[in-house]
Amino acid sequence: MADKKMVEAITSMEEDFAQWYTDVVKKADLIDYTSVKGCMVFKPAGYAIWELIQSQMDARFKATGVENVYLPMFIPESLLQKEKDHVEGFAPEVAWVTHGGLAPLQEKMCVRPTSETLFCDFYKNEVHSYRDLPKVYNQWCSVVRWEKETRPFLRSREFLWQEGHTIHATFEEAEERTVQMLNLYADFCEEILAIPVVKGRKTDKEKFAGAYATYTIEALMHDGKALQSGTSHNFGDGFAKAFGIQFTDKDNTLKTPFQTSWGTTTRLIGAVIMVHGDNSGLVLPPMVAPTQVVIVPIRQQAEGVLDKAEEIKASLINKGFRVKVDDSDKSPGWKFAEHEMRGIPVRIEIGPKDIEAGKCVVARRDNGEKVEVSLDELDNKISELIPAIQKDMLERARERRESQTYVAKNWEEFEATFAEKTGFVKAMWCEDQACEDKIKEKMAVTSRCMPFEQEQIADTCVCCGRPAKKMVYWGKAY
RNA sequence: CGGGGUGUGGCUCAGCUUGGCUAGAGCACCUGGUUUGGGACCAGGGGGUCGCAGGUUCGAAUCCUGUCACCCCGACCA
Repeated sequence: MADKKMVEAITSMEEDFAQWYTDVVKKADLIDYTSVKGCMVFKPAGYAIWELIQSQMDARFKATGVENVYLPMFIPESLLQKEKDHVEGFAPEVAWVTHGGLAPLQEKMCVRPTSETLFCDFYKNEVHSYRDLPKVYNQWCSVVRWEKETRPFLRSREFLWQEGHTIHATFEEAEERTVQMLNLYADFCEEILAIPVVKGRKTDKEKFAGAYATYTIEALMHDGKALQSGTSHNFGDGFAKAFGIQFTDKDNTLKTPFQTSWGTTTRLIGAVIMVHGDNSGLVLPPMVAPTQVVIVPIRQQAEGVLDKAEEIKASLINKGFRVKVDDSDKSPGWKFAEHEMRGIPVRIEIGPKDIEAGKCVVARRDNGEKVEVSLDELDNKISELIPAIQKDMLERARERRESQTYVAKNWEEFEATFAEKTGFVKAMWCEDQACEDKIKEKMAVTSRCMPFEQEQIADTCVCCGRPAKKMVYWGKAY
């Protein structure tokens, strides 16, 4: 069932992946478009996924000492201007507020595209002594970037995210936090979203505006395109210097602190769709499925059927699962297709015949498997099945990524691979941006990251033939 | 921003070339009934400033001018 098209309403991904994505987003009832381009309504089914991501990620943050705060959504122009690279990076896509009511503002303000400058302004007041450090803050909010091309979850003009901003006494401590958060993101993707990621560092060309170093987790979508799924930046002391943040250290000298920031967005929902989805629609990993088990009663008017369904539901909820009974007056076939489209991991079918025989049918969304289970063993069966689905989904995603990851030792192999494949290509690089530019121009692919786990594929740069310094993942990106 | 395309009930579209009767279909929705193990069926019903503004005409969804919006492909981006 995973690969068999059962729903006419969804375009198959082989035929047109972009249309498939749009169909799934709409048919799974995740969002609705609005009259503002690039801004979407998160419908209950979509927002509930974000809430599950949020609550589980937030718990992991807190376990590492993160505290949540909330800063304003407006940034005065003068504040945004303070760090040169930063403003250059974001200026083309900020939205401006020019009036308060009918009166023009003395100084226009932008709607935050990200909050580094506000945090710096805030830290300038907060940090005076080594005793004030570190600050490990995070905020859940939305930001605005006036994108020209928009797509649900992947690129919208307003998007929901979390942005962590920390400040430390030493470079080493900042670096440690940067890598710690990247690892947290990577673990989260694998354990909660069942998405395997490559961890690494961005090249200078691709790094964040104003950062000393940018780290990234890169995931591979079903169509072979890469999606940056989270980033973590070490700012060094660049922002602190630009904003004049200083503290008195133990040795009674004035020093400049070091900062980091790290973020993930609702784009993660896009990643879940494009990594796990199939031609019947969405496939949700149980850890982020708002409903994990749906019970579809057959001949629900018949004596005792709905009662039995409710009884099963109560028992499973008691075991800690998120369960619903679909007692709408649609036909069973309609319900099967509908819940598959919405990606609910497990479906239980129960009718008069089953009740008489003391059993029911349990169907998995991820692989389509359908088995009969005795009602006595149902709770145990579901308790085994939910984690098994989560594990199998990660395993399948990992296998697919491996099968779409290639190696190129020289330019000929590089060119030949991208000519016929879409995916990650591992190749060596001399660290000269000229080569990176040339590859982008000739191949229409970008450097995704320099993975932490380096391999010596060849001794020379895939582009220029000079001695290689880094192994890089290359690919087409969203 | 460059190239292409489309605007007609909630959705997908027909009608436009060659102006003319009450603007249509399918899906969705509502009511009643029969159904129910892979998107059921019958009967009845509601819903439209034809993107917007001008113009031509006895008469405009249809022709002309302008304008706005959205979609797709490129360049920039979480």
